[in-house]
Amino acid sequence: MESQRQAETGKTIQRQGWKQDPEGVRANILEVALKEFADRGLSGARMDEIAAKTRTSKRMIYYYFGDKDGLYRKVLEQTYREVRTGEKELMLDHLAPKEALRRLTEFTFDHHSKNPDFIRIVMIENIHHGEYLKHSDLIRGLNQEAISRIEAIYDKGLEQGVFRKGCSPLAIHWLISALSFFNVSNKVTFSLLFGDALHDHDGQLDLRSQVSDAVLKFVAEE
Amino acid sequence: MESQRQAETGKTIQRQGWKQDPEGVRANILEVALKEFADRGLSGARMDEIAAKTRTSKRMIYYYFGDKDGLYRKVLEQTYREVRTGEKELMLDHLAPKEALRRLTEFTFDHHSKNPDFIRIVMIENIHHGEYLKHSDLIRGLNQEAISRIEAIYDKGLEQGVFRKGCSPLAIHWLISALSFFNVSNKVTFSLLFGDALHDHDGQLDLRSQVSDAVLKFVAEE
DNA sequence: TGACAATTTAACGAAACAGTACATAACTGG
DNA sequence: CCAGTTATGTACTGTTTCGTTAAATTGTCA
Repeated sequence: MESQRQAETGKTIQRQGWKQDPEGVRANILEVALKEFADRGLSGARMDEIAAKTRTSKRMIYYYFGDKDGLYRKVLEQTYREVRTGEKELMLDHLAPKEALRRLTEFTFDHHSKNPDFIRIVMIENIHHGEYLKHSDLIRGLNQEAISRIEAIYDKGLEQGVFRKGCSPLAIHWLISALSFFNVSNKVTFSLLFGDALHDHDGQLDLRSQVSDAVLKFVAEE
Repeated sequence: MESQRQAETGKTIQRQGWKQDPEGVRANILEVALKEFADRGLSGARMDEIAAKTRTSKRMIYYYFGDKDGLYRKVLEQTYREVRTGEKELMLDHLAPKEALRRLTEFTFDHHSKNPDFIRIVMIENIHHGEYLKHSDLIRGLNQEAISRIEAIYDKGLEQGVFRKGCSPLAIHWLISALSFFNVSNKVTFSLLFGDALHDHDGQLDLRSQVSDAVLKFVAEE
């Protein structure tokens, strides 16, 4: 427990003792806290447990984050930020509208699937009535991008006559989110009640394509 | 605090002191506990708070339910049972397949919307990895009905050539559930991030019809 | 080199919380 | 109407858990 610091200083200087690394310590705490909150919920997570799993001590959590709520707040912001930045890689401009929408849907489906911790934090935030998200200015605005991206695709599809009139980009986004989100958030209970035909490996591949079918059929002309 | 019992005995006999009412007490505890768990989560709910809101005392909760987990377990079962029984009223057999499916979807959408406590309990159960649902035999089986109901509609639609081949009743159920569930479960965060255009009164009416459109278009032939 | 920032350790305090001991009142069957 | 059982209330206990204290140690930078 006290030797790991030695082992980890793979940097240039090898003095005895430890290296100051405030950002690293912060990041490490956030990472551990995210896992712990995601796993147990806000009220369920234990500060001592979080502390024990960091490379540092409980004292430092309070040093950097004040209290449990403060830590959770930062975890929430960090998680939203990471997930949203992960979404930007997508290049859809050069694709035909239908193809772009299918690509976006499948990407979102996979993305949510690969970030269960994010999903669970959002679930937890909903359980807590969005109390913490409410007081975080930072997060709003970042999300309008998602809508604009869809709007661009949708408008192009309208022009080309492949999408029907009367859909709102917001509703399309809602539809994609709902299906991608629910797939992760309710995996456990759904599998328990109805079997895991939709959630084993093949089932997920199939479900993903059905989800984008559903989205495409929803906006398609005729 | 000690006079309320007098005030509440509006029954036939007016003896001094209190009246025994084990079933009433149990039911009252469950009702209060459901609200409290739904509102605060399993770890977030406080036994003292639950006790204070019942017409009885903390002692009785432990007397009837053993411990906090036991109470939660009963709340979970009770909630599932109530919600499922509420779903049986629906008479779809005499309707045309498309109409039946639309009716079922809109019913589910409304039903979830009117039972946010149930939704929240399911969310909580998912947060806790389905630990309690896993150990409840009672609940499984009741839910196969939902699938059969859809299967009946779908098969009829296939015969009549109004539905396409290759859909599974399970997937259709998943689709309806996902949209109806997400609408309630993520109301808070979605509204915060994207505004409440979909969640005010008119928005919900519109969304409901869009949701059933999406479901119908998903299974429709052509 | 000296001041300040980062970090460790270990123990402690106080409040919140789940769960219990004990007494007693109401019912029920004989 | 009495004895045994069920139901209930009050007050309490022991533990968990958040958060703090205090003092020492090491790094950083001007």
